[in-house]
Amino acid sequence: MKKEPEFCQFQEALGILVGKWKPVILVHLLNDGTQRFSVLKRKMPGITQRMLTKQLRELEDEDIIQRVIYPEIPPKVEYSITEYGRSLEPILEAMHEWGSSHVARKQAEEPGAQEEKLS
Amino acid sequence: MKKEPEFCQFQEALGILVGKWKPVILVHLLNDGTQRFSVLKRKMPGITQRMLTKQLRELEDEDIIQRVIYPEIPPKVEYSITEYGRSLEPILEAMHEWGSSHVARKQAEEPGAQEEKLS
DNA sequence: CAGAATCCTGCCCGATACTG
DNA sequence: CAGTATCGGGCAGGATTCTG
Repeated sequence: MKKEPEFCQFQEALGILVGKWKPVILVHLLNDGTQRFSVLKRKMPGITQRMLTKQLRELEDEDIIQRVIYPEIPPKVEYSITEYGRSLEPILEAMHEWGSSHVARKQAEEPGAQEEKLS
Repeated sequence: MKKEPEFCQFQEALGILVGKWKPVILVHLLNDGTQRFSVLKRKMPGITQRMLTKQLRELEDEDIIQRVIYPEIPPKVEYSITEYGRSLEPILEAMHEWGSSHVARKQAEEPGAQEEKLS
């Protein structure tokens, strides 16, 4: 039932984070707390409803976020991080930190910077 | 040139780790040090040469791993983690830790285990 | 041994249009 | 407002074959 003894645990975490918008969604929910669908959408220029809905559903299925429906007209739905979802914070933080220095590093070499490495 | 101020940094890290075999490759190289192509392949049942080659190249392009060719017959190529690649360790560690408890959690609910949580 | 070159497939994601 | 339904392109990833 498990193929490799210890290694595929990574894929568990990756499988949840992978998705073009999932990390961004999580960060918004972590930073700004409970939010409506439309608010989230507005914070993510470029995303479509279909995508936002889909990614939210997948995160909900994994019990990372919670979805609360208010039976009103017009409809109102609010999303929030679950306790369990918060446990992802260390990963997100590590990724953000690494990503930042990675970007800095790329900028240091890209700009036609063939300034000899005499240092 | 940058779309969202702070958020897409995640994608930088994700973009490098994503790939069905990349995390596994990295862990093998981190744990066992420099290794030949064939050895790596043997440690990853199910992977094809094409895939292994491809993922290795992508990691190499990002300067995460290093490739050393020995001009012999038969050919010999060794792969190792770069200094820069090591900076990914915190992320991998965080993912592994989270993944493990995630698996444990899933096993706790799946096996028809409605044994009340009296613990 | 360590690959390169092809071919093929699924599904991720996007664009668009329609509902209660 | 917060979705569903449908269509389609592109690319990750697998199987297979050929090489120095």
